[in-house]
Amino acid sequence: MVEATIRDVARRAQVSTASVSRALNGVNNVSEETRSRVLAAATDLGYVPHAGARSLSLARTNAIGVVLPDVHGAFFSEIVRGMDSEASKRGYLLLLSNMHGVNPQPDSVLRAMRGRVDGLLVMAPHLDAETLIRALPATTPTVLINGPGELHDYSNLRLDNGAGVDALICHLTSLGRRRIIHLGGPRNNVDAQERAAAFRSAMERYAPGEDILDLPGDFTEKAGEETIRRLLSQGVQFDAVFAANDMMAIGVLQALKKAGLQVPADVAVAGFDDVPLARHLDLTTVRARIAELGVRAIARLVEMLGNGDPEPFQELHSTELVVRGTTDPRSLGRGPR
Amino acid sequence: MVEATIRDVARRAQVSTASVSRALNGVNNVSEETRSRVLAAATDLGYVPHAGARSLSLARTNAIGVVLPDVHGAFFSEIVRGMDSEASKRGYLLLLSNMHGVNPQPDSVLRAMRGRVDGLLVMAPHLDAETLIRALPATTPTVLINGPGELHDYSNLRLDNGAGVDALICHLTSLGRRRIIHLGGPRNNVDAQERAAAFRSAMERYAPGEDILDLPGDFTEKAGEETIRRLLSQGVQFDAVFAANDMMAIGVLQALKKAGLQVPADVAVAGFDDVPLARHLDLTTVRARIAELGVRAIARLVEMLGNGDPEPFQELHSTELVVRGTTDPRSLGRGPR
DNA sequence: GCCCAAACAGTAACCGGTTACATGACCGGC
DNA sequence: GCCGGTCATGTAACCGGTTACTGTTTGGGC
Repeated sequence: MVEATIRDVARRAQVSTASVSRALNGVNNVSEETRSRVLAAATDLGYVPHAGARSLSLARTNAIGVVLPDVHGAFFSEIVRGMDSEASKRGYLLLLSNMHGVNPQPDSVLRAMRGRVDGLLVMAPHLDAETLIRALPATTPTVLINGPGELHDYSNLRLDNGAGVDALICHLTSLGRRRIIHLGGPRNNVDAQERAAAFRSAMERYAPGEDILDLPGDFTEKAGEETIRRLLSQGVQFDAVFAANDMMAIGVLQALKKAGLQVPADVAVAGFDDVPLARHLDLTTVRARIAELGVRAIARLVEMLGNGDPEPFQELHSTELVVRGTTDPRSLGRGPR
Repeated sequence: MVEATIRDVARRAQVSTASVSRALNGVNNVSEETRSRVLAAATDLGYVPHAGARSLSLARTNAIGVVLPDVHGAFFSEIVRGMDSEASKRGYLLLLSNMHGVNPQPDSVLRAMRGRVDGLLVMAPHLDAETLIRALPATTPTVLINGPGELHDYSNLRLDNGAGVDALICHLTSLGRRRIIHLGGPRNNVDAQERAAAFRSAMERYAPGEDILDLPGDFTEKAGEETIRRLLSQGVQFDAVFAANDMMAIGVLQALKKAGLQVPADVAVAGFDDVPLARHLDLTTVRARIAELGVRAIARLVEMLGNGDPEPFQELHSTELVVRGTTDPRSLGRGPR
């Protein structure tokens, strides 16, 4: 058995396919009598329009392609959640693909989306501008998320890493912390780079003369834990740790706990992102409102799709400091909220 | 400017569209000379095949439709993560949609997928069998996740709620707990129903004669917190709480903490799912391996797509008890790991 | 009673690919 | 030198919709 097509409906209702199309889409002149005959035939046959064929002739798919790297756990989840909710609100489907695994070529996944989507949402913090330009289709409206800053021809939705880090370091130094360790993210990750740079300049502003303690990491919990364990065994002195994301900060907390150190009394700890976990672990962090980032990305892309030939835009997604117990003893024990 | 089509390539290479198609798909007999002319023309024009048109004539899309309810946070995220990773491994794209919000009609979202996907993954724990049958397309291969048990004509991947709950109650009673409160999920949720039923029969087995304390909930953290607060203020006695999911269990922990009660000394707490948070909060729970459930669902669906007309299957996804500090004092303080 | 416009319905082209079938060139065997 | 087969390529139909254009009917105004 195969699905009924518009021709089956037309035959059964004794009209042409053109009339069926008009009747079902309710646009043009169709007599009341024809319309009801068509509707009856359609329900009789359980007819469901073939979205693929429809979008081919309309040159419109009502789908948005989402390309993400294999971002670590919570981040990925949150942003997809935001996108999904906004997309379904606006009547779009999401075509999801990630840029890791079997697809080493960044363009192969983008090519696979040609003709299936009306627009593209691309998050590729690990790609440089040139690679990205080569891979991106020229004519599909595209919004980059945290794309390289120098791509002024593309719409770009970026996280305001600088402001958040600045506020955080200001907070730590105002609590008297001086030997602050920065645990960075992957070397080729744009956010990680910005956070590290912001860390350095904030340190110069708020704690001039102090050593810049900048260590490499990879955004995983494990990296956070092992780095701190190593530092402790080497006898390195520090009174605060700023991890470039929450997952690493959580690893840091565990290493400190195992070593018997008090947080925040001995060492203050802060992360970045404010993943759901952070609230429960009472972790000071910079809130990125990740789900909302996904919502904004969809919203702006859909607006672009509405316009004929929109200007590329640049939008900065603000961040905010969230002070909790791992840096501020006064909020310790207040517990999750 | 518009994207180049296969006809543009054909014109430039001075061949017919048929030859272009053959050359690019590398299947049939094409002379070496023609092939290279076609490839050159294609790269010159930056030609990318139109996936929509391709799938229309091939009757194959290489996409899988995923329909989910707006499951609470962590669960949704985990299952999508598993699906995404497996799908991209097998060369499929995921077309995502959820069943809440603007689409009250469960069939409208399924209809929107006709002709864009090769198969469907549907998770609808809140729908009854009849509604589901009416909404599901007859000819698209479909795998239900936690679908109603009575739908034997459909492939169904279900969570083994019973075994997990049984092991958990056995664990709690063996620790001497007797007045165990069950905090249930939404009334129309299949998993919630199964967990509640398993709770009752496990209580009869391991703690015969004890009261069955079964309270309603809705899978949210808030519900967990407020229910416990209310119970405490009413002076209800209990020495353990089994929440039907982890989020509620987390709410329970908070309420107990605020009330100054010791966990597990005064009250043992357990959840269900083993979301990432659970490990960090040292919460005893039943591991559902949610991401793996997503992986399995994709894997089985893709296998179905490979076969011509496969038998519907039933698969039970096993669960396992994970004992942590919120029930077992011996594992308390061992900390996350 | 005639003319013209409006309302409705059908024909067929088109969206961008794939592929069954037809065609023609070329080759080897007799 | 003719025949049959193989190989490369082109022609055109098809996938399942939409819609510009055309044709027919109907009705109102004069």
